[in-house]
Amino acid sequence: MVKQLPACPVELTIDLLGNKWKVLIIRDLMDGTKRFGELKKSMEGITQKVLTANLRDMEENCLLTRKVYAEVPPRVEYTLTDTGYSLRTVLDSMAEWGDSYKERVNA
Amino acid sequence: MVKQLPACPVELTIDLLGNKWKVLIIRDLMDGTKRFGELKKSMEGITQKVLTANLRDMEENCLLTRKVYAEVPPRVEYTLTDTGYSLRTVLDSMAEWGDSYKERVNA
DNA sequence: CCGTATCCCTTTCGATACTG
DNA sequence: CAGTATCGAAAGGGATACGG
Repeated sequence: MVKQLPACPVELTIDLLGNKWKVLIIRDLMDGTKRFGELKKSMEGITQKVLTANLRDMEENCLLTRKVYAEVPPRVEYTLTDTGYSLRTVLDSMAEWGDSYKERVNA
Repeated sequence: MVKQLPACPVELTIDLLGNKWKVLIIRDLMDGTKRFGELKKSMEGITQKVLTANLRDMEENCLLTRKVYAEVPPRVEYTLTDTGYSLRTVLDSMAEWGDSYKERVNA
């Protein structure tokens, strides 16, 4: 989690995006609301514990919302907030740079 | 360091950018070549060990170059490669998002 | 189904001391 | 000046088991 907001904007962003899991979660949710199990299945190699922890962080940072349905078996859905969606430009530039990087190293 | 390039572009980028220090180093070097001591001084709170480790990583990932001058006292200069410079768009979008985020949470 | 709790391992990091 | 070496603390993450 981010305890205290850093003054520097880029530092703030990297703190909130934090690790690869958060980035992948954001990108996944760009397609729309997903259940916990869907997220877990789509993210190769993540454990429940780590997925839960990251989702909690992001909820606290207002990047997504968590909705629990009072059903049996339980259903929990995660949805990006507007703030979360607004990360699209950042993710897009990151994806674009990643592609160009791969071209460079393969050349 | 990044052992093996991930297939996913955004994951690749977040792996190479990794932590807040690397982002801050890149941004610092956007202004031009800097010496080790200059970098250290401009980055509040970083230790020599951590700064060195991050610089080595980034050198290995071809984001910057390291030039050692055969002088006493020694002088070592770090310069972004073209690949490193090309991260500008990513950093810009991150800075922009960070600013808008601060407005949201203050509101 | 969607978690939490526990254990343990690995990595990371700060602090400090030392060197060419 | 620009590191490296060492140590010990802390954090992060995997595996597994259990719970509402």
